[in-house]
Amino acid sequence: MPIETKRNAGPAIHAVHPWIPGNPGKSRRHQLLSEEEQAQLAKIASIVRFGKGDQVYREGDAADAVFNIIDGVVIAYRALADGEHVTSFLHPGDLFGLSEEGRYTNGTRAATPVIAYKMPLLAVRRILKTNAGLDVDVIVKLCEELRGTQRHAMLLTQRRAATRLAMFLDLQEHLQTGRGEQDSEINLPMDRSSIAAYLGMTLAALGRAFRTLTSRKVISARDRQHIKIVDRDAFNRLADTSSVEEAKARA
Amino acid sequence: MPIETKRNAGPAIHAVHPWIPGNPGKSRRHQLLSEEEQAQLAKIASIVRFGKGDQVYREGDAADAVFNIIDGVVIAYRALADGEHVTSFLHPGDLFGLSEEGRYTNGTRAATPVIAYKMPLLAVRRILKTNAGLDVDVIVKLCEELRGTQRHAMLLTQRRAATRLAMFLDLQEHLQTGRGEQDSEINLPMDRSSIAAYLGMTLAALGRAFRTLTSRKVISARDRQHIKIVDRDAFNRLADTSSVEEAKARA
DNA sequence: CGAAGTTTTGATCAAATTCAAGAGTAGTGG
DNA sequence: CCACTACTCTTGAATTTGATCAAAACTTCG
Repeated sequence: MPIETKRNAGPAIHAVHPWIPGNPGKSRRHQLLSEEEQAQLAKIASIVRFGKGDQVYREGDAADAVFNIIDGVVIAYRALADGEHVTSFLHPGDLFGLSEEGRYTNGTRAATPVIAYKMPLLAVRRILKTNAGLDVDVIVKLCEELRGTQRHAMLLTQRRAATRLAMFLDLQEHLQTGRGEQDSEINLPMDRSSIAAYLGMTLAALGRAFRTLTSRKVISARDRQHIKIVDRDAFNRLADTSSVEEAKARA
Repeated sequence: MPIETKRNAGPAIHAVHPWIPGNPGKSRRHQLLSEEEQAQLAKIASIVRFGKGDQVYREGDAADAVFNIIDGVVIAYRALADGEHVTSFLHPGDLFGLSEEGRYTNGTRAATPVIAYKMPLLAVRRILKTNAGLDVDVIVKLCEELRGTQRHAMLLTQRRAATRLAMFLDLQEHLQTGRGEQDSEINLPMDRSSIAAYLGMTLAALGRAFRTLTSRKVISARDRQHIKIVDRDAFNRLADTSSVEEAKARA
């Protein structure tokens, strides 16, 4: 269920502010842009729609626009010789097409029906120059993206497929609660092969991992898209990425 | 052999500019800061030295300073329950301690003797507010860091140890040429266990990967730190991360 | 020179990949 | 609305590859 707040107010960048230390774990994402900034961006933004599976742009295309998701999920990927590698799943409030002027360094396609703002890059840059506060917001968003990518790399170092899957589900759950969706189920709008490509494993291994977690009664699946964590302790034992330092702090 | 240009001019941020499309692959890193910016930062910076293996800061420490490497290599890592995970190797011209105000989210230690600028965070932020051009430089640097982390994630999806190692060596070589070092050998200033932690494999597996590449005459090692690529074709076949799109473009 | 630490090598074991086939889903048109 | 088809997903058996445990070679440094 998408959040519909200020749908027509203009682009909205959602992120956890990294410079204001909050109680760890309880960090809530919020809108970074001021109303004026939103209004300014709204002037140059147009709303675009994509059907499930549609390409937003291809890797290597001339990068002439930035996108900001209103609703839906977008998959960022690179097509390599050994198959497709998914770099991230983008959600409402996310910005993409930004960090790669000149040419897009990865492709993007809609995992679900998507509604997004499309902003011409030149116009965005002009506004960035004028508006001093905006680039701070961009920095904040980049930091969040960076943390996400580091987390992804961390996940990929795990050997066991069940662990990777648990870490992925944990990540999705955190993203959901961060977005304010108080749902007891984890939503997986993307298809299995995209998840497998993100987790760096085969479709077969992912299927087995789901089966393992389900048969061990760690999770239960209402259908392919809706997962519930049944045994939270067992789940945390698998997914726990907390550092030694954090573990000490808890003790 | 460190680059000694403007050693006393003040902090220097080196990066490939992502907004100016150049001939791909030939991208050269350059200094982002203007002379005034350097001078301003120099006023608040102090020079610090670390011996090999010294901690620069620990994960969880209060983040009160930003560092800019003049010479040497720094290892950024997280200590997890299942061992140490190396997130990146930082080189001269790199900035670190930045994206994590409040508390440092990872630890850092010197892989080699290190000379660096240390800048109090508060002072840096004050300068950032005054100087509009600076935060653009920070954005550029963050984009570079992001690309590096994505590349790391890509590397980690590879299953074969020899492939991961080849991709790592390829990366190191590119970084070296980007820095302007026209050396036919690849330099590996960090120790084996850090490389293994970065590649997400055991020391044993890394050793075997080196042996495999050496015995297949793909690489040769003068000593543990100096590697030469003997069979470039075989090497590229292993390390090639180019996308399908790029491959098409070449053909 | 010796001792502690680091790196390489070896044998066994566990887990994911591959290849292949079988179930389940969704979308289309009669 | 059902049946057909194409596609996605799950499951199974054999193979490959790295992890693990353990010991030997090599370095570094006092």
